[in-house]
Amino acid sequence: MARNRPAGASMPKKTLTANEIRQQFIDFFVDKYAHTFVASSSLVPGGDSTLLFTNSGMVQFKDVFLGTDDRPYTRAVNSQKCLRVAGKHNDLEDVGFDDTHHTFFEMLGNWSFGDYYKKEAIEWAWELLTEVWKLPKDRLYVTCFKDEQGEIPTDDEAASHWRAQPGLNPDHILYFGRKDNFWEMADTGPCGPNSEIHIDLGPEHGEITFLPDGTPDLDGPRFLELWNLVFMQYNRTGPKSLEPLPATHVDTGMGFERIVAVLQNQPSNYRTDLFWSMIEQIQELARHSDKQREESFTPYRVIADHVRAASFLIADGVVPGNLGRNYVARMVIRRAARFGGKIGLNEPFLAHLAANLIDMYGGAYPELVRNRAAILDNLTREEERFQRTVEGGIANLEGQLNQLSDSGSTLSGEQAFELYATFGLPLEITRDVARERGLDVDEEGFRRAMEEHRLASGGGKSMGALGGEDVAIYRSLLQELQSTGALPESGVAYDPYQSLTAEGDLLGIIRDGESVKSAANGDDVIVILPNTCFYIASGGQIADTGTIQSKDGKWLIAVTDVFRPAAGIVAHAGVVKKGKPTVGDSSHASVNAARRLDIMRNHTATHLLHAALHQVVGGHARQAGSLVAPDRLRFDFNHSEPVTPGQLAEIEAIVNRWILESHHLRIENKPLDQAKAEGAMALFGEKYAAIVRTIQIGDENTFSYELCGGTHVPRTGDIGLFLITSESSAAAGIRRIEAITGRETYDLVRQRNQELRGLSNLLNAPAGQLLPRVESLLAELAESQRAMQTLRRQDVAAQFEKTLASARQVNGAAVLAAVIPHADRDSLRELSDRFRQQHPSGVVVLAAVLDGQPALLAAVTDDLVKRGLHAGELVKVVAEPLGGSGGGKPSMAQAGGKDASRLEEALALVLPWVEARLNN
RNA sequence: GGGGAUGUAGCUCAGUUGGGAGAGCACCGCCUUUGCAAGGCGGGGGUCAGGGGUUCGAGCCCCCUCAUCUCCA
Repeated sequence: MARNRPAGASMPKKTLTANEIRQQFIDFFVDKYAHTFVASSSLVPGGDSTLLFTNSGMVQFKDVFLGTDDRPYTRAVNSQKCLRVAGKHNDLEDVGFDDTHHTFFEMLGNWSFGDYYKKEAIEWAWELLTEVWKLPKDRLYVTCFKDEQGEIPTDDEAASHWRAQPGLNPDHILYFGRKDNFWEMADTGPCGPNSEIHIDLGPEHGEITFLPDGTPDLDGPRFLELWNLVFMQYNRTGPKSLEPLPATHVDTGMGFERIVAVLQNQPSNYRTDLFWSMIEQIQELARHSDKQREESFTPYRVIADHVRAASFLIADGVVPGNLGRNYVARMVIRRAARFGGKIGLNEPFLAHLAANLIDMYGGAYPELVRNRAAILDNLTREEERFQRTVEGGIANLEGQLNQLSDSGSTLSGEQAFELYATFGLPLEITRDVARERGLDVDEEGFRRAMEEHRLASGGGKSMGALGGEDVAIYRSLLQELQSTGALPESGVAYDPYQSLTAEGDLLGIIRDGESVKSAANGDDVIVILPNTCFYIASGGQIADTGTIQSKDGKWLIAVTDVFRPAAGIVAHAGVVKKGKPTVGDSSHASVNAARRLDIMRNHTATHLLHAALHQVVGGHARQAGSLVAPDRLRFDFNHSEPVTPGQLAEIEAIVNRWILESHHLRIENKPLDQAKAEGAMALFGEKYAAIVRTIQIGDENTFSYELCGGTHVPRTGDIGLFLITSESSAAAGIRRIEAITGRETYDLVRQRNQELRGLSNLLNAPAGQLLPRVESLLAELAESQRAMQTLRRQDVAAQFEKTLASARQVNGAAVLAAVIPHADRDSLRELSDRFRQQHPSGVVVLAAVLDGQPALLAAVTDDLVKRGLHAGELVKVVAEPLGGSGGGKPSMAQAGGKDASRLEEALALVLPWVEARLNN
């Protein structure tokens, strides 16, 4: 809902800065109530393909609530970066027209994972708002859940805790139904009542309005929702069925920009110190007076909001592009640039604002500082790209307008939409350019075309559920195994690092989504072991394959994939190749060792490549994607132009030098903070635990230091030869290098050597001399082709001279039909030109045999064309007996056929054809 | 994931029912003029993005793939 709050609300207190407010929130829960501060996760949700962007504080904790992951803490506090520009929550088009909408925003939250519950959450929220921040108690309203359908119990528990808070007016405790006060993650899964805290902004925001039942309308302009406390206590298993959760959780969220505006007593989020220095900077760039600024405040809001969103996106590795998340980054930047145009900012200017923003936010979000160069560079480049796109679009538009000014005065909606959808020219710009010429644009038609396009593109297809459907079977299996003691509380022991074999009893078999006692030969199965040495696909490294067989050798399963469907469970997917595996059998698991060693070489080589890239192209070349397979490695990284062949050679040389130096890898587990402090490279979108695994390479001075859970060779010398096989573009601003190592490089080199030896034998030159030898051969070839061409021309010309004598005269026109044995298509054409030069009036048909097939060319002089002779018709008649066909222009036509033996017979048709047309 | 556009010489681009692959700039050589800009003549350089199909014949028509641009999700 749009809110434009007038200035002048007065709540006297000393003004806190936004950074202080954020820090006070965190400190309150950390220092006073023993919460663990958890850094904001990336805007790109790690391992969640159902979500384009992190859009709320709970995204990084979703797996904890679903029970598929656990954390070393039970109380957490955070300030989460959020973006709402796609999917169900899309605020992009609303931003700029009011004081509250943002694309990017921060969500403050405190969390309990099976720890404290309603009493504490309510007490602490009240304490923070009224004691620490001293908000006036009589202006606060709270809401509790009361089911309008009467199915779910009223949340009297929360209400009674609220009533116990000092200074809260009992009349300010209100009840609302499912839409406002019951929170659900998805159609099924954890859910529960929530309780919201609203503030009365005061009489200067109008009278309090009331709903039909007499309760104050908290959605009206008089009130602002500050904080939502969600109490997860049920698990929804169906539309009508709720079960109590074994452990209850608290999930709270407070919009940071709102609380800052309230505490700084500002009527607009954009007038807090979060934005104000940017607003002033825009004013300076636009050379506006204060009055002009206030008159066109919408562009100010759009630009400030979008620069902030774009900067945070780029810092999280989302550079502007034309697909998916990258496209969102582009739209946000282009929208900012477009609104800049409205206040006269036509040159790239966003980087200036971003520099200011980084100063403002860098303390709380150091990734902005680390990626400062990339942020500024990408913003400017995208603005320049947009300028080019607009220029191209306008050129196209003007072409269309030129045609239009004759016929009418309105550019059709289809045309305007085509300019937008195909050439990227925004409607507003189309409209402006058209208006300058006094022409209109059919905007209604534009919207219709847009809607058609939306439907044609499969619009309306939702993003899908938040997942967690088929985990039920694994969770119940896990619980069963834990309760019988077959598995410890910690679940399946996962250790792919020490050994390539493991022993243990078969604990479970899942076939067709059901837990079964045994399986038969040929079945696709998923099996659970008490411990495993199989690597689970992660960090780009693909999963291991191998075998699981019974100790007595009676059955065998070929494992094709390994995954973790829920915390504590490792699933081996495969096919039964022999016998009848049965739960309880003693088994022996064995990873395909040769394949795994290939993978390990490629993974270690990936780290070396990453480090070499930093040395050669620069520190901005951070990992943006990675694939570690047995036969190759693929590495995507941020870099905006192709890596030159020279740089590639240098990178390859550095990696191979490090391999030959055979450095030991130092693999250690240590606290995340320590690893980061030591300079370890962490990746975007990855969730890291408190203790991380680190890989360092470099005996004297470390040249590669990464957080990585993958498997590696003990020393770099084990990699063997490293060769880059390709360099290409993966997306706008992202380059991709593919490379091979070990056995693959040996195979490649061996093949190439064989080819070289073959060439060397063929060309009769030693390997080192092949290049000059081939060069001279090519030169010779070109020379002799030229000579041959000359000879053939002479030969052909000589034959033609002879045949010219056989030309007949028909009504004053020369007619020639002849075979020129060694001619090709080009020389036939040349000869027909010469015939026409010599005979101002005439018809010629020339034939040759090319690759055993007859080729014909017919030409007619212009005067005869005027008398109705058509070379195309003639050539068709002649080609007919040859089993072919042809055509062309009236003055010149070509044809081909299949049967060269009937050429004489075919050419004999020419004279009668001409006679028939010239004699009457 | 889907819709639209584009892909021709080193660069910018022409190429019109399917029948000579071209221009400008750049490059090389020679000539002229040399204050500079340049001018004249000649030359090299193309798997017409790749693959398949239709056709006597495809840069052009059809299908597939790839890349770039752009819009929708």
